[in-house]
Amino acid sequence: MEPRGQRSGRTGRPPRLSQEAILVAAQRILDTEGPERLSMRRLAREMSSTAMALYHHVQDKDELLLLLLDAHARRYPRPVLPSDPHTRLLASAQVLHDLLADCPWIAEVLSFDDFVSESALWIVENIVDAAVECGMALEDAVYAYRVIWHYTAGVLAIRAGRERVQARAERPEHREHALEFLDSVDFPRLNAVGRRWAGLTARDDHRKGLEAVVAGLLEQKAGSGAGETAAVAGAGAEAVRGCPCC
Amino acid sequence: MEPRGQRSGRTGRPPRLSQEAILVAAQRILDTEGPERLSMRRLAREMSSTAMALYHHVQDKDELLLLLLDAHARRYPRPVLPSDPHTRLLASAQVLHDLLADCPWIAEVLSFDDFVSESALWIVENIVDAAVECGMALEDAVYAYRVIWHYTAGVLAIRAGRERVQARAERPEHREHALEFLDSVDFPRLNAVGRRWAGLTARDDHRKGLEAVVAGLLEQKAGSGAGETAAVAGAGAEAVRGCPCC
DNA sequence: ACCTGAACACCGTTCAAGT
DNA sequence: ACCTGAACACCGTTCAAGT
Repeated sequence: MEPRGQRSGRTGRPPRLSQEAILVAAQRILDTEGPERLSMRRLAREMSSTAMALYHHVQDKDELLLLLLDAHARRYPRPVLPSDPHTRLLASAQVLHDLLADCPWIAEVLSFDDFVSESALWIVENIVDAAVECGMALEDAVYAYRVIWHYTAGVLAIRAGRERVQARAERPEHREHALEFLDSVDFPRLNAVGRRWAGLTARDDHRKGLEAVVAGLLEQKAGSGAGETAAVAGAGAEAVRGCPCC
Repeated sequence: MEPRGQRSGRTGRPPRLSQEAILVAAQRILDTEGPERLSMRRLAREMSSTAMALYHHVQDKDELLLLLLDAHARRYPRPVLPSDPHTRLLASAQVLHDLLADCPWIAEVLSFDDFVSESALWIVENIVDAAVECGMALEDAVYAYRVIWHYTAGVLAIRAGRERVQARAERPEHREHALEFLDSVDFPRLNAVGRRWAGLTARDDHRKGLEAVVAGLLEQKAGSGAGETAAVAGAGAEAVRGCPCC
């Protein structure tokens, strides 16, 4: 909890490094050279120190990444969220995405925990709360949060994966080949899609899907009377539930 | 496309290694020692060869992982899918998940492409086709696939992340601490959830969320008349769309 | 208490040489 | 054509020693 840098006893040599300074230097490497270049050794070099000195201020690399995430979340401006529950559910889920979208190294740290980071817990609280105010039971609201989190994590992980590949090899022919390949394959729907697939790889993928996910979650809560969900556990033979309000 | 192992010219030394054999050995390491132990050097040792010999049969480690995924998809039994479009949409999305759930190393290879792997394209085709038969425009159907894929990827990535942490450190106190922490924090909803959070981390997370996602996607298509989605691009101030059929 | 240097046990990949 | 050995440029982390 309390950074080891600031002690009160003032014995021994004064520290040259501090967790604060380490996080700043790490963030600088992240920004200028990308997440794949951030290593304990590289970071130590950045600070004109040795890799081992870092271990006096962070437990290991994983903790470093977690601290980095937490610091980012702490810096992130807390927006005023709408009061209408449905809109707030959407808006807070969007904030979750936007906050994490700035952390391309997030994929390396995905789900040490289900709640992203202590400094981002207010977002989780908002999502769960909004879901409850939308009429969901607390358990369902928590589940809704997790579905939203999974969707968001998927968007982020795939985006990070793509950026990783693009960063390492500057070859757009890769993508070219992939699209020509879609034409050559023997699946009518995919052939029809063909090159149009490329246009769909926009950076703001996330939003429309999020709306659908939220809408589906809200619809589901309306149709959950008895233990229906238990009945639809099989892979391919469950009934189609109609719209619950007609 | 064609494996380099089988040539026709029969010149030079007969090959000791083959792509086939490499994939088998790699899969063995994956199964017995886990994905974090699969390295080119470890694999070479498994085959009583050198790391460099492998590079005559695969381009690099990424290609190896992709080939592994493809081989798995090829082996995977092709289930009979229901004919009802909604049910088929759900069932084929479930197959996508189930197929990939067996590949814990999938997170390392996430989204080299948007379509998972050539041998799994029939699943993508089925999802898109079912979505179209549900009444969606082709573009929307492709987008629906991508939302489903993102959700699925998130579930898998987070599951992989958790397994990675658990494998490396056999300390359940980590999770214990995380849950006590939920009690101590100052967010009413999260306090109320408290320890019940743990019960939600089941392996079959995926299903109920998938149903919600699919329901939401189908609902969205019903409500997409003009360019409504463009209007709701802002972060927190869009209108709540009512149920489209009432 | 804080930091260093050397070492351990690894990585993926390139390159020149062998058969 | 297929494979080897040595080398390059890295990793995260431990441990004993220094100030």
